Amino acid sequence: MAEEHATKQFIRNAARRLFAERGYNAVSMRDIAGAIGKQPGGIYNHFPSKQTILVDLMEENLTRAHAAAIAPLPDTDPVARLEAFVRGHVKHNIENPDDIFIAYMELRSLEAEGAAQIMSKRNAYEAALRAILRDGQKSGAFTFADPAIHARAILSMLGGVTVWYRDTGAQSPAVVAENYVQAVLQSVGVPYSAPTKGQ
Amino acid sequence: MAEEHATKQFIRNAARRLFAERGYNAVSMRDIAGAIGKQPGGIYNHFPSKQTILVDLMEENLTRAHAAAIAPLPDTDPVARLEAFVRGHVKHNIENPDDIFIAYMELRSLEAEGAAQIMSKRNAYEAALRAILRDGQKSGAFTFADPAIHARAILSMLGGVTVWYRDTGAQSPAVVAENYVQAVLQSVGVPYSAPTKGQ
DNA sequence: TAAACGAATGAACAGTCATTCATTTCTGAG
DNA sequence: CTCAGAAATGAATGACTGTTCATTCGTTTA
Repeated sequence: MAEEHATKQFIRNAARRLFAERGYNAVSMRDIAGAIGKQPGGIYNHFPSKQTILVDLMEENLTRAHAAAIAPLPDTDPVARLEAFVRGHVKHNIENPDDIFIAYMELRSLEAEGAAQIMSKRNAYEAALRAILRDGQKSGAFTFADPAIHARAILSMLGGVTVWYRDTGAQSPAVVAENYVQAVLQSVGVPYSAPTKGQ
Repeated sequence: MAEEHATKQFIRNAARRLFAERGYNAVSMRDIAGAIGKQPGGIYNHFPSKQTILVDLMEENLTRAHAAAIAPLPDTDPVARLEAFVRGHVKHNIENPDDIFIAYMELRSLEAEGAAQIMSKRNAYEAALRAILRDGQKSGAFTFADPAIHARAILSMLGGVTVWYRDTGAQSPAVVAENYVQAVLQSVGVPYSAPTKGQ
C-alpha cells in the first residue's frame, strides 16, 4: 500500500484521455506533460517509460472489468448468468469508454513483455464467457453452432458500444444495456422481451 | 481511365500490409519505400503525401464493400435482404482483412478533409442496413427495440470477424458466414437453422 | 534549524520523421 | 537515333521523438 504521489494519478488521467483521443503513437511525452502543466522529464520520476504508462492503464482496466462482469456472476442457470454478464460488461464499457477504447485499439502498441501480461488476462475474461455459452448449449437452453465463434461474436458486438456511445448521448445506460441484453440473448436463441418499459 | 504506373499499385499494396500490421503512425515512408525496393523520395511521384495513401486505401475499400454487400441486395422481404447483406458483408471482410482492419483502426488518423469524405461514404453504408431493419420492424418480421442501436450492434459484431479470423484458419469462410447469419437473424428475433450441414 | 530526499526543471542527445529537390536514369514517341 | 517527360535517386532540411541528467525546488524528518 505504498503512498502514491498525486502527480502519478494526474499522469494516468492525462495519458488515458490523450491515448484514447489520438492513439498511443500520436501522443508524445511532451503532450502528456503539457496536459498536466509539467515538464516532460518529470514524468520519469513516476513511470520508467512511455510504454509502462500504457501497460499500467490496460492492466488496471482489465482488473476492473473482471470485477464488474465476471466476479459477481450468480451461480444459477446459464440464461441468468449470460444476462448478468452482459449487464456488467456493458456497464463497465459505458462507464470507462477511454479505457475500453485503448484496450481495443492499442494492443499492437504493446511490446513483448507487456503484451504477454495483458493477453493472458484478456484470455481469462473471454474464457469465462465461453464457459457460460458451453453450459447453456449443453443444457439445451442456447442454440448456436460454435461456442468459440459465438463468444467472439458477442464480445465484438458488446465491444462496439463505446465506439459510438459518446456520440449518442440520447439513450441512458440502462436503455442501452437493455438493448444489448435482448440482442445477445436472442442471438443464442433465447426469446426475450423488455421487463417494465411498455412494448 | 488514366494509365497508372505499376509502382503506384505496389505502393498501395505495401502500405496496406504495413498499415494493417503496425498502424499508420508506426509506419514511415521509408518503410513503404523499402518494402518495394525503392527510395522514399520516389513515392511522391505517385502520391502527394502519406495521408493521401491512407485516404486512397479507405476510399477504395468502401467502394468495394458497397459493391459486395449493398448493391446486389434482392428487392424482396427484409429477412432475405438481411441474410444477403450479412453474407456479402462477411465475405468482403474475410477476403479483405487488411482493408477492413485499416478502415476500423485508422479513422482517427484521418485529417479533416479526408475524414469528411470517408465518413460520408461510411454513413451511407450504415444507413442501408438501418433501412432493412426498419422495414423488418414495420412488417413485424423483426423484434428489437431501437433500429439505430441494433444496426450498430450488428455492424460491430460483423466487424469483429477480421479481428480474429486470421488466427483461426480452421473454419471455412462459408461456415463462418453461416454462423454470423444465424447470430444476426436470431438477434432480430428470426428463428434460423443451418440449411444443409447436419445439426 | 539542518540535513536529506523525492519531485520538478529545462536543456541536451541521438535518433527518426515527412517532405523537398537537384540530379540522374529510364522509357517511349517521332 | 533523338529527345522530351516521367520516374527514381539519395542527400539535405527542419521539426519532432523518447529519454537522460545536472541542477534546483519543496517538504518532511531529525
